[in-house]
Amino acid sequence: MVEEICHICNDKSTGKHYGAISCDGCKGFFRRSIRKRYHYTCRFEQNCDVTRNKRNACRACRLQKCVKAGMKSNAIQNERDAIGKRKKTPEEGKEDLIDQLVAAEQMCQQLRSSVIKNTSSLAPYDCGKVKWNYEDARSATLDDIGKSIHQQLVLFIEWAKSLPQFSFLAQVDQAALLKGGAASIIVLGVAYRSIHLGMDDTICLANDTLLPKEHATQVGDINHFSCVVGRILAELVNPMRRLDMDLVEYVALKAILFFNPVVRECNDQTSVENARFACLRSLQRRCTDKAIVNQEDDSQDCRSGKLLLLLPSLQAIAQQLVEDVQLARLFGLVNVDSLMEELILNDLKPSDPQILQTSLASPVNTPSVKAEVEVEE
Amino acid sequence: MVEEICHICNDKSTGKHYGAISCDGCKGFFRRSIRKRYHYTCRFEQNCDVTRNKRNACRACRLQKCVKAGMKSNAIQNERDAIGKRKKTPEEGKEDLIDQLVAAEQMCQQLRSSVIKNTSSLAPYDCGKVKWNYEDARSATLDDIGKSIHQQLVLFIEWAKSLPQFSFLAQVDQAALLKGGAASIIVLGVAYRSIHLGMDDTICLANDTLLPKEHATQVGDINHFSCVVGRILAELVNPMRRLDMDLVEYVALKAILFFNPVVRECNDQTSVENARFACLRSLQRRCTDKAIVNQEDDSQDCRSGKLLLLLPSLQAIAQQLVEDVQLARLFGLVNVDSLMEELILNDLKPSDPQILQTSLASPVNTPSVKAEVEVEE
DNA sequence: ATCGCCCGGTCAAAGGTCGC
DNA sequence: GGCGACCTTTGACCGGGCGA
Repeated sequence: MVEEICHICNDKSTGKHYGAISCDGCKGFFRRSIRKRYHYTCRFEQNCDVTRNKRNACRACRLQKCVKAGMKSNAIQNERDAIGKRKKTPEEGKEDLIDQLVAAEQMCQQLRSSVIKNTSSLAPYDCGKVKWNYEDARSATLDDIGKSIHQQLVLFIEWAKSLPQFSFLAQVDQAALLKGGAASIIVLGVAYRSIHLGMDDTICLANDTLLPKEHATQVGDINHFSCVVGRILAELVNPMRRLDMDLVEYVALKAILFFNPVVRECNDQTSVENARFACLRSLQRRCTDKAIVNQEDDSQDCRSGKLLLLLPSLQAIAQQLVEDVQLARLFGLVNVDSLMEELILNDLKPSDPQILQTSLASPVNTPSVKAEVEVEE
Repeated sequence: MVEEICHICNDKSTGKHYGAISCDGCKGFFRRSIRKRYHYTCRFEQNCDVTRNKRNACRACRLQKCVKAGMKSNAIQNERDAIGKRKKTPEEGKEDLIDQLVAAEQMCQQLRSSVIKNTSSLAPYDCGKVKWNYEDARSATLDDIGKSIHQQLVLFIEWAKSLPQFSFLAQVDQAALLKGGAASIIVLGVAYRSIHLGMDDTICLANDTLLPKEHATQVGDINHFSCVVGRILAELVNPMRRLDMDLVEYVALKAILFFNPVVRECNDQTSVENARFACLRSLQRRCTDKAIVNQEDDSQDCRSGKLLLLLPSLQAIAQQLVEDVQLARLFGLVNVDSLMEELILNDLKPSDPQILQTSLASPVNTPSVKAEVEVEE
């Protein structure tokens, strides 16, 4: 058994250090002294007391007593590599990114409330010829679908503008990202919102109206929509629920999706890629941390991978949605405003970039109501 | 006789450890590093001295030198019980999984060679009315495109059948996975094969014919194909090259893609999901190991995430390819055989499951030549 | 059987961290 | 800027399984 008393200062010892039974204080003192080649001089008689309370009074005598107690300077090793931090503080830059994304999301949530109020008080937005027959007052009409898509587009642009990584890009690249990501990000938003509904067969649109799967089936001509709703539920909402996806993961996934470096017409791929990977790193970090907190939970394993694997389905569903809208427009079932045309149905024709430019130019948090409700013809 | 000197730090060695003559220190260091998935960063120039006295100064360089000296991370065994008994570990299964996937891939590669020989010696496979005008003898004709898709489908089924996780499924689920994954997996294969071409604007089809991007543009009527080729290059081949994706990562990604639990008509989602997550775990494991071995390479960071982020693009391209083929068939530009119709153009009509069932029933490694070259009408 | 060899694990004593 | 309570990493030293 190791002795309990430090042979240098009589403090409680923590074992043998450098050849002498000693406390952590004397251990550290000896190491620092040897490492830095300190030369101490006693201002008294070289016989100062070195005890727990007085040991810091005379360094010369303390060091001398260390040697007398048996400490060997050759037991001091060379400096080693830096070790893991004790307190979790080095991730400030990365935490900032997550915080920033969460803030952007909350800003948009607030804006959404006001937009819903605004647009519903304005003249009705004519979205097409076919009307849903609905029983429940909260159920979505075809009109609601068009409205909610439009609103989501406006909010999507505001969201993007609030991200520094986005606003540093050239305007052509900004437009490219917006066009490339609009459909997917709207679908992602609908799916995430629908998680909290608790209904297995209903999605929740951006203006808080509900769209049940069977409901969508009833309209024969555009039963494709039903298919999209069903896929959103089966391929996104359900897996998200099972993963118990949280807000942080949602915003990270959204940003990763948005900063797509291989989107068409993107010039500065490097910047976009860097933004994407920064988000990816944050997401992975966050998932690892979560896994450490609740160990026994099996769903935490490979969590970031599972989240990323939602994206292929999302991509496919968004693409199908775009086609359905195109088809619906072809048959005259829906009217399509300029914003929708520009962002969702990215036709190959050199579209008039006016709408987008106006939206991009206006300051954050204040989307022009004009653009917001503007309708073609 | 064993050498006396540690090949990493020149200390006295205690024998061979993990593949390299080394001391106990380097042995322990390597084991701890691999086990705990540590990721070190050199604070200097990646060329620190690793000698007896300085070996603890830079863990990044020490680990790198361990690898250079021949230490293999797969020599690190599984954790044992404190008692010292070797316990049956789930880890073994994981390594097996990767090996199994690689084996399945190699089996298909061999099969491909024989299939190419077989089909080219058979009567020409009429693929449509329009012929490519090509200068280079090795360039692909439209005929080649049809042929290669067909071949890939045959191999795809054989590949799937060779996977135990697949063969344990009910036949309806097997059919669902095959239908849901065919297009994506063919595109993934084309992209991966094209990495090694070294040409920036050309993809390599399954029968080893080449298809340059501009080449595809020349045919006006189906210039959509050119678009698909361009997207494969920009969104898949190029990123894959930059990541320096290897075979193991390719097969893991392919299996993850294939075991899609949210594919249509899939009943036993749980089994499919388990298979997917097993592959995902293996991929992540493998990426972490790779990151440990080459530290200085920045591309290793978040590697599994970067690989998974190829999948949304892949999904979109595959979907576009399907639409192009549908369109081309509509205009009578290509003939579509039963297999292609069933797997690629998954029409909603209850298709005759004969072809698929025949293929699924025949033993592995011996696809019936009949099915292989069968053409409609 | 018994002897190296090379896996595994352990823990005293090195190291480093960071609020005070 | 040193001190020292508190934490991490190191590596010498074991035990065990396996092939010769």
